[in-house]
Amino acid sequence: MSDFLFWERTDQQDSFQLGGSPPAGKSSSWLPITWHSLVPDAEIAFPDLGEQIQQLEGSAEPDSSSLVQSDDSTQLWDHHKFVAAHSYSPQRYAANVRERKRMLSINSAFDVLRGHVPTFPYEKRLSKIDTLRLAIAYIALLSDILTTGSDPKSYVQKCMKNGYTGHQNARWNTSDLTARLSWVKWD
DNA sequence: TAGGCCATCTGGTCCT
DNA sequence: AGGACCAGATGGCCTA
Repeated sequence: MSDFLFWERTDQQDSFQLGGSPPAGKSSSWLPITWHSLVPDAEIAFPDLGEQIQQLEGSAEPDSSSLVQSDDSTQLWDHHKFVAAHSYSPQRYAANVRERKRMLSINSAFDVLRGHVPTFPYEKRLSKIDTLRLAIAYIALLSDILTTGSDPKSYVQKCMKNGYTGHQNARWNTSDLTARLSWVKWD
């Protein structure tokens, strides 16, 4: 293992350099980050680190908006910057991986839920909080339809006309929901 | 440029 | 003990 793995710029907050020597001609503004400074009890090795990240990235299908938009060398670079920025214990790293996967499963559940709430055809992707609020209002409205035995289509039309009063305390309580429902094909 | 939304990391707590 | 869950902090991206 080399003496140090990263160089950090002292004049630019977010810049690191991989390797055993500072970038040419810029030595005055670069400081070495030693492996020991990242992992105090240095005999820790992560032979499967790259593999684990690859597995996670492969299974994760991350949102494209969260990906680093850059070429391969920059992505590799960002990976090392990511590693450099955090002092690791294997347990902490494993916990982070589990947490990321857990959040991904929650997000996929949100995607499923988004597919079940009424939206305008041209509407952009609902946020998580709006998805929850709309789902709550939608369930309440469907419940009203069931308990009153109303015809769904005419019930929605009535709500569009008179306002939906069955559900209190909801941000999506009236026209927001019923306007979306007006796009639903009931037949 | 501020605010909203989001992903990620992290430490604490609870559960098995 | 280890994993699941949670909430706070942080930083990036996007939009009005």
